[in-house]
Amino acid sequence: MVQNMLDSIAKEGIKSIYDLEIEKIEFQETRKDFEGDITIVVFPLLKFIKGNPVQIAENIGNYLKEHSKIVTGFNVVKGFLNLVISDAHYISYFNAISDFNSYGSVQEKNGAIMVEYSSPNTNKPLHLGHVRNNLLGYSVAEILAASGKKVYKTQIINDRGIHICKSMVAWSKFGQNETPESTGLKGDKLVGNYYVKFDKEYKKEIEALIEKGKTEEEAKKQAPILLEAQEMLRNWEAGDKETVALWKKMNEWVYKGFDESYKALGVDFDTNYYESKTYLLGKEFVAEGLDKNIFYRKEDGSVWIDLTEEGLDEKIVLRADGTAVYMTQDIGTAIQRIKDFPDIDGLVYTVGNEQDYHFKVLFLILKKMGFDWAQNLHHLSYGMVDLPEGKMKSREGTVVDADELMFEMTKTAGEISQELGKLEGYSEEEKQGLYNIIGLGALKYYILKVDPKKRILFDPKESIDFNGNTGPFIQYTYARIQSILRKADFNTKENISIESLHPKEKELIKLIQTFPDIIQNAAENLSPALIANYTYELVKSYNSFYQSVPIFGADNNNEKILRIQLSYGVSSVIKSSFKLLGIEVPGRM
RNA sequence: GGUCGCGUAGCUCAGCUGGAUAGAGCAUCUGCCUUCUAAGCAGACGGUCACAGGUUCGAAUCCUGUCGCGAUCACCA
Repeated sequence: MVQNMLDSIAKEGIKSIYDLEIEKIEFQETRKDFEGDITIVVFPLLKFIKGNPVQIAENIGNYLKEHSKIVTGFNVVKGFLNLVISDAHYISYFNAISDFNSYGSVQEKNGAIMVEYSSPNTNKPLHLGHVRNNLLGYSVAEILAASGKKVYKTQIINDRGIHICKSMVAWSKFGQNETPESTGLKGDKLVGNYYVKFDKEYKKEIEALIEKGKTEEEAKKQAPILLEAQEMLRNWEAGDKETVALWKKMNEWVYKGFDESYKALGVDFDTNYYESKTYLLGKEFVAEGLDKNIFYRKEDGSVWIDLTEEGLDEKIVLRADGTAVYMTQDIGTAIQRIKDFPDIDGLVYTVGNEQDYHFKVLFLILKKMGFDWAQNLHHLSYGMVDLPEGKMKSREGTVVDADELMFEMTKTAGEISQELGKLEGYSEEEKQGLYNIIGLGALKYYILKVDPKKRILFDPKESIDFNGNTGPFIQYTYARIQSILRKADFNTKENISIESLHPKEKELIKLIQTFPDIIQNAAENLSPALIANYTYELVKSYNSFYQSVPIFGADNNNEKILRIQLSYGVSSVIKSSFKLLGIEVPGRM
């Protein structure tokens, strides 16, 4: 804002003083230790203007002070021209914000994009890794929407394959017709238990075979229970009625369980894709690509693409027997999605970084196939969530279960709240709702504040913090402001007639002013962490203001109104940015 | 081994599209609740930005190499 206003005037100034056209002037925020609000870095100009940087800075400073209404003073430190911007500018900026509820986000939509996330397997419950995936994907979808895109949220459900058959076999053999109803277990948990059960039996059988003299490799291939699972997969693919019925029944259990978890997490989808329906897709495009010589056929009949020129390998896109591989499917699904939603011009895939290579190849193939939307494909790649003991493994039951984790967080939030005892007048139900908001806020913020690229080491024994740079810290500030607003009985539209600002007030308006840019930046980088860190900065700044500046005890009424409105503005921005993170915000806590 | 990513305070992380004296939180220590919610505020302590070169007026940031950690290199998904 300020930068835009000064840019052209500064250029004019340089033109009039030095008779030079400068393309770019470098601005940055003035560091806290110096006086001023925005700084022009003079060093880069030395290439064009010969002379002493301090002198040049003085000249530009003087010109700006004379010709710009908003510059009231300046100082020069080395090659840094620190400009002081008038309080009036910030006041009028703040006054001009008409609706804080929508402030920062772009309303009119320009282009559409599809965001894929979650994409679970239907043989086991969601764990902490899925939680990171879901939170990231959901948040990025929200951020893209706020940045002015129409967004479709989707997932591809991995509902077929050998892993599902493993759960099905184990349930058939050992399940004794157990159901979620009969056991009281969530459907995904029940099915997951049989996945673990399968693995145990499988291992037992391998050992037995080895004792009988088989090598380990042979035993792994010949274990009867594995053969059963493989047969079941063949039956499924052949459309065997009984197998398909069992598959449907168990998947339904899982979906119901997932729905509960998604609801608890606060994420949702506009449309679902099922792998059982997409796994045959893509073959016709491979045929097309063969005609265009993008792909080539080996003697055995398998189809490949040669990406060695791009510095990658050769990659198979169709098996020798003509069946689809993972890549075939993804090619087909991408194209299908563009067909289903013709307005979208790009896709975002939220998938762990172990698939970096896969997506690099996929995007390259689609580009080679000549789709214009292939320019706009993004892999939102994120690091694994590891436990101190290493990787989480569903088969071995060493996972942090999503439902359990959410439950624990809510419980901890409840314990802390009760200790603090600030909730008199709240019903038990209201309290539970609040604990949930706080507990989930802590969990979501903990995960989202970290750069997606980095892996997270999660130690279940060290519980997630509720103090410092955390979700509850920010929620607390919001709740405090709500308390002020309840007492204040004010009008959000009333303009403020005041001449000067307290430094803390100015700081807050400056931060509010950057919010729209932060959203755009987060959208470009697909990074919720940028939103989280911004919110933290804002809240810290507000808390400092809150501590050092009286609101109801202000010197005069105008000051008081300003401070209340400023509080309202800050709380609205907190609410908006937390909404982008998928975190709720409480009225009290 | 090839490729990709990461390495910043005791711990968890910002900063990375080059700019001023590298910032937070946790932990440890010191103050602040008869003024708006102390899940808070103010302060102290804590750094060879993995290491070595290079580019630049200027490097945590860009380039090269080395080391460490992780991922990946399947007619699995």
